[in-house]
Amino acid sequence: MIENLVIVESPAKAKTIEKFLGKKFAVRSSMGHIRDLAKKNFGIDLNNNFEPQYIVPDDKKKIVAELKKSVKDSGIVWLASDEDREGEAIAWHLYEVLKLKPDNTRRIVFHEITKEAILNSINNYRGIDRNLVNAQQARRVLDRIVGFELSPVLWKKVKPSLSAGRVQSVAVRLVVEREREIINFTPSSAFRVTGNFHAGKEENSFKADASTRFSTKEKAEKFLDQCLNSEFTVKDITTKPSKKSPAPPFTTSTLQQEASRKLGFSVSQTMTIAQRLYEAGKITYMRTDSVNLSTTAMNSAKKIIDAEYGEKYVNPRNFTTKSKSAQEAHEAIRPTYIENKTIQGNNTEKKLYELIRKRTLASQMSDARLEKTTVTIDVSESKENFIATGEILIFDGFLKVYIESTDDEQEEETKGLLPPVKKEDNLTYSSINAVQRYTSSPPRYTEASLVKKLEELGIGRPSTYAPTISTIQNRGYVIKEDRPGKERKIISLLLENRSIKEQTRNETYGSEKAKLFPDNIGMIVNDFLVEYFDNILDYNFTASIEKEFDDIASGKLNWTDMIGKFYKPFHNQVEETLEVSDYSKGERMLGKDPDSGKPVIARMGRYGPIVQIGENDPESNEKPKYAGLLKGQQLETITLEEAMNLFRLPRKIGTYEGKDMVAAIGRFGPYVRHDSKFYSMAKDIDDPFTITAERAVELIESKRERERNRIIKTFDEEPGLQVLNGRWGPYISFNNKNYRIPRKTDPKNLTLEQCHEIINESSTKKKKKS
DNA sequence: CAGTGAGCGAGCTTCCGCTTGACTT
Repeated sequence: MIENLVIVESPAKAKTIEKFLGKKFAVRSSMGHIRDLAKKNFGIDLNNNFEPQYIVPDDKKKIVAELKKSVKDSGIVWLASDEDREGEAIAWHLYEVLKLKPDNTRRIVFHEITKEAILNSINNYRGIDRNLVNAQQARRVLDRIVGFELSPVLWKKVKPSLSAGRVQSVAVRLVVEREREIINFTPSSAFRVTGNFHAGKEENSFKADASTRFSTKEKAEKFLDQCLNSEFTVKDITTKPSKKSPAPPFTTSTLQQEASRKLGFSVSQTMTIAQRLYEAGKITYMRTDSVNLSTTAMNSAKKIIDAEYGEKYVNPRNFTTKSKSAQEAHEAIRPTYIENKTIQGNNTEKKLYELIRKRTLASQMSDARLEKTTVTIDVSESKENFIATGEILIFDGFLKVYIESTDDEQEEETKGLLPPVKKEDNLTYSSINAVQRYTSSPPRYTEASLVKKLEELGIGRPSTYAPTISTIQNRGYVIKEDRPGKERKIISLLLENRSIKEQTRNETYGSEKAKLFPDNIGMIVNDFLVEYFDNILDYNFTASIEKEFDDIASGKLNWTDMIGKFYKPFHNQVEETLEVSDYSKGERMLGKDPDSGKPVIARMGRYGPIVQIGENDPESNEKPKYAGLLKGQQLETITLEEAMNLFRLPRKIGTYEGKDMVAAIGRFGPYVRHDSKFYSMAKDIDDPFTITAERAVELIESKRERERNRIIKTFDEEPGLQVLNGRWGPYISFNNKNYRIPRKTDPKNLTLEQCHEIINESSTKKKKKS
């Protein structure tokens, strides 16, 4: 018999707390929610005022059984789940499932794991807040209604197994709309003029930009002509102090963003590594929306900064969250022991830990102080000025430890120190350069910048950012990939040695790395949902229902009333959509086939995106011609010309040994078919549209050659064992399993005995590993 | 492994938020 049983959500938390509480307390964890709506039959009784049908999922049965046992053996049960809507609901589900009694059950909360905070919570216990629980039930039920009514509409109207939901569908919408902005973006160009000036010695030259940009080459040229005959005088110098303040400590979302920008981690990678750090006791909880630090943490940060950098660098700060949706059940993400500069662990763990530590330290450090100098240069023959800006760091402050990155790809030119010049000084130029500059489209989202946007909209929670990003990719709505840039010509005019020279050079633009692109099905699903369910896809939908959840939490609104008001019109909308909407294939008319005059249509087919010539007319005997899109081609952007090109495959390219050779593209890329056998083309070398008969024969013969060389050795005694040549060198095939041959061994001279030795050795190795 | 797109019908898919392992390569 233990006097007190404390139940928290996470086992790592349980371990820490147990140390603070001493022998009279046992601490167990629930591993998050222990009950959820049944998946069968909708999980909500629509005829009985939305009564939720809760069940204990299979993977939670064991935990519940263990908790029941612990409850039996103890006196007072302390429900210590997180201090937010979900945490309150977990406490209530525990109360219900474990059949707890009011007189020996106590609800406690703390949002930092320190001894004081926990002891304090024990002295300030309360009961379960039923209003807060009801707000959670409303949230849960509404998400189930939206998800389980919308998804089946997609199964019927677009494709089976698709999904829609309050969070994921908006995430997809953001990506789709951004892509369309980019597709519709037309860059414009202007000439930016930069001069290299100096007052005395040429080594002391500095750069200054013309105060306006010139829309055409002619205008830029005219200005350079004026410069050619001008005198340059310093007209004005101003100096202004400025300061920079550190960013707050990490939340889940900002950690994901910085780990992405600075370390190149994907959102899920960051969370997996952070989870390991948390379980090892190196950092505080990693799923949080709070920027708050405990007083103890602030004090140790202060000590470290003082010791390592001096008192001048110390500036304790309390940050407040900007996010309206924040529930702040935890602290910000910080090292548990900030004095540890690094930790034991693998490389990625070390890097992420050090990032978290630097960010935490910097947040408690002084502002950086700068001085910004602006020099205005008069051009005697023109109304325009040149302007030079310089920035010097007077005091580095937090910058000594940590600089936050930005998403801006346009790297800001580093402004340095300007050489000493005075008002009225005459300046000479060594060169003045007018360079054509294009405007750039809005940037595509990265995983992390999409999380940032969702957080700004108050959509999703720290525990769901990473899973949401995975879901929209797993469903095929969005793909993360690299794209090569395109080339364009840039004109520049260089004024040097009293003459103006025109030059053109190439610039690549629009190359992308690990960016989110909508795929065909994502665009079709999004367009369908936006057309018929614009209210749910609205960026403010979550924010507006959150207000109602708040009213439920404060007791002003009854949760079933709120759901009732939502359900009826929404359900009608679903029924109506099923009736009036057409099957959505994302059809786009591309134009007319120049040969037959029939329409050319791009659309989604059973197995992927296709183009077709002619319409599907059940009354006509003439079937349309079909061709699949190539990888990288999108229904949204494919042109008539590109579509017509696809119909050139499959293409007969000649005959060999009396049989036809046909070039085409299959599921595994381009191939040549000959005598009903398939021969893959070489990646980046062969092109099915242009491949010659000679080259095709080469492919056929080289594969035959490989086939001939495949078998190195067989044994009559044991036909199931063969020594073969594979892609990665010789190997032994035995009972459909493959075994690597040690490098030093010559495969040709292997005996049957030696083969078995290799097989046995590798299987014992595998056992050891597992 | 390597096309295809007809038509029938049974049975399945799906949400968001809390949490960790259990899996394979």
